[in-house]
Amino acid sequence: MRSEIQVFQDYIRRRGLRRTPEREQILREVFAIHGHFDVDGLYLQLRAKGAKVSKASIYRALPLFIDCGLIREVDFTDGHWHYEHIYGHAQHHHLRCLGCGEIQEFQGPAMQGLEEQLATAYGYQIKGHQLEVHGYCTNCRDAK
Amino acid sequence: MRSEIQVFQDYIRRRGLRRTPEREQILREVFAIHGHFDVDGLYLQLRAKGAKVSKASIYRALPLFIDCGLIREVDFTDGHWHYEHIYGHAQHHHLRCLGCGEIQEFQGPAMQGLEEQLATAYGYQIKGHQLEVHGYCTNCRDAK
DNA sequence: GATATTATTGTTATTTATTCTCAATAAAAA
DNA sequence: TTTTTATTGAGAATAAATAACAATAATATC
Repeated sequence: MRSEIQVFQDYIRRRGLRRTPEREQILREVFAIHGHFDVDGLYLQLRAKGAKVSKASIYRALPLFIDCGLIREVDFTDGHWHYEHIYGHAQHHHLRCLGCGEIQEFQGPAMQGLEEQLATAYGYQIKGHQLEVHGYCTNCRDAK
Repeated sequence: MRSEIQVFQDYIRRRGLRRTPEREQILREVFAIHGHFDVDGLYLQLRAKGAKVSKASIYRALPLFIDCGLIREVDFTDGHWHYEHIYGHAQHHHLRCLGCGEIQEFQGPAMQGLEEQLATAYGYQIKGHQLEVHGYCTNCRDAK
């Protein structure tokens, strides 16, 4: 399987964009994190490692990673976006607690069939999907 | 079937909150709109009808409507939330174009079974779910 | 390899959705 | 009728994300 970097470089070349060390550092850091991340955390971690990338560059890089299928948006909670990498990961969905924000990942219904149906029915080129179930975890339910 | 207003008043009483004309006006307007809406549009429509409610009150009311199951968040695009009312509407999902933002509603896999499985497996009290498939519509695909 | 072109970067300013503050008001309880 | 306190509106504050712009550096061209 091709590495994230390779996938990204291919995408860069295909789109006529430029290969820069900043983008590569950001991408490496994204894949060094396991689990969900947000712009601020990513920025702090890069800084902690001595990387000199600005937040602006992160904001500019993430849409590219999304567009080439390396990461996806998970949810918009706490007033900002959270992301996860999906390249090389098994498909899964999220169960989110509305109280404490805890997220459980679960395997669930496969969506390939649905995506194909929608593609033909509506003439769409499908890029992905998002299934989130939400409610209150045991603790938060009791706390209410 | 109980009206939206009744559902809301029950909720208000149960939670020990107060019944106010502002909340009622906002709720009426929400259900007068068919289709998706956002805070700004809702505010303008209320104003256009001479209602004197502030945006702050809308921001305060929507979470209550969500909590009692009358509306739900649809997506966070264009930098703000979009909502829809769900009380009295058939369950459905969304197919969203990443280019122009068009949204197609589609009937799809029922989620009750899944919700129950998750409730028992993780000890959650499930409040709802969200399935969105996204990609590019015919027009936007060609435009690229 | 040197030069020209232009995408990308970092800094800073800007935008804008949402939340917060607080005094005034009014709904419900006593 | 009086008291209590949740709610409101206005405006200030917050913060995520975007835009502007000059400086830099990646790629193409010679």
